[in-house]
Amino acid sequence: MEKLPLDFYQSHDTLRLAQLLLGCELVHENLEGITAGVIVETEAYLTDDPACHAYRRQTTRNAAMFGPAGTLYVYQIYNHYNCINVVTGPEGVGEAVLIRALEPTEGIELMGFRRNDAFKTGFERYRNNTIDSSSANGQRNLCNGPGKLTIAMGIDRQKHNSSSLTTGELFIRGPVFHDFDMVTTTRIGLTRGADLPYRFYISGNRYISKK
DNA sequence: CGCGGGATTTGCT
DNA sequence: GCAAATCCCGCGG
Repeated sequence: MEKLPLDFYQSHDTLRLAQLLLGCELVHENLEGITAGVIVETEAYLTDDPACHAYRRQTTRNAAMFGPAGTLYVYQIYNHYNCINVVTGPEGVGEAVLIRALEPTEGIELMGFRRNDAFKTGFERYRNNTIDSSSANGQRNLCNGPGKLTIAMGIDRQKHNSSSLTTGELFIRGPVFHDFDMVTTTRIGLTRGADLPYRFYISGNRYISKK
C-alpha cells in the first residue's frame, strides 16, 4: 500500500478523516530503522470546538494546525509527553485528528528500545522500568496511548511539528485493516467539549488506550 | 514577566 | 485512585 497522497487529506472533512484514518498504517523510517503501526484510535478536534487548541486563535504553539491538510501537529503535554495530530481542513482553519493508539506492525523491537530508553533518560524514578517487546503484554503496552506511541515511533516535536505527511520519511499508508466495526464515543481527558462524540476506535482491538 | 493549566503516563497507596 | 513530573506557552498585569 502506498503513501496516502495530499488529495486524501484534502478531500474529507475532519470528522470523516478521523474515521477514515482507522485501519491505516503510520510509518516512520529513519537511521534507527523502520517502525510502523495501524491506527486503531483517533479523536477529532474542530475549529468551533472549545477543546481544540486552535479554538481561540492562531498562536506559536498551534500554528501547525492552521497549515494545509496532511501536516503533522506535535505538541507537548503535562511537562513531558508529546502527542501527534494529523492536520485536517483547509489551510487557515485550525482542525486536526489526534492519533491515540497504534497496533504495532513493524520495528517492534525498536519501539521497545525507544520506550525503555525514554524511561532511562526521563524521570529517575522510572529507571527500573522495562518493556518486554517479545511478549504479547509488552507489545500491547508499546503504543496504546498518545504519549507512548509518539515515543515508540521516534517522533520528535522539534523535528516533526509542522512536517508534511505526504513527503519525507514519516507518512501514512492506506488501509491495511478492513471490515472492522467502529465505535464512536466521547473524547478522553478533556475539561471542555467533553460531551462531543468525536472519539473513534476499532471495536474489540486490543491496542486501544485505557479508559 | 510571572502564573497556571494542560488531548498523559506511571508507580505506589 | 492519586500525585508527581517540573515544560511550553498563552494569558493577564
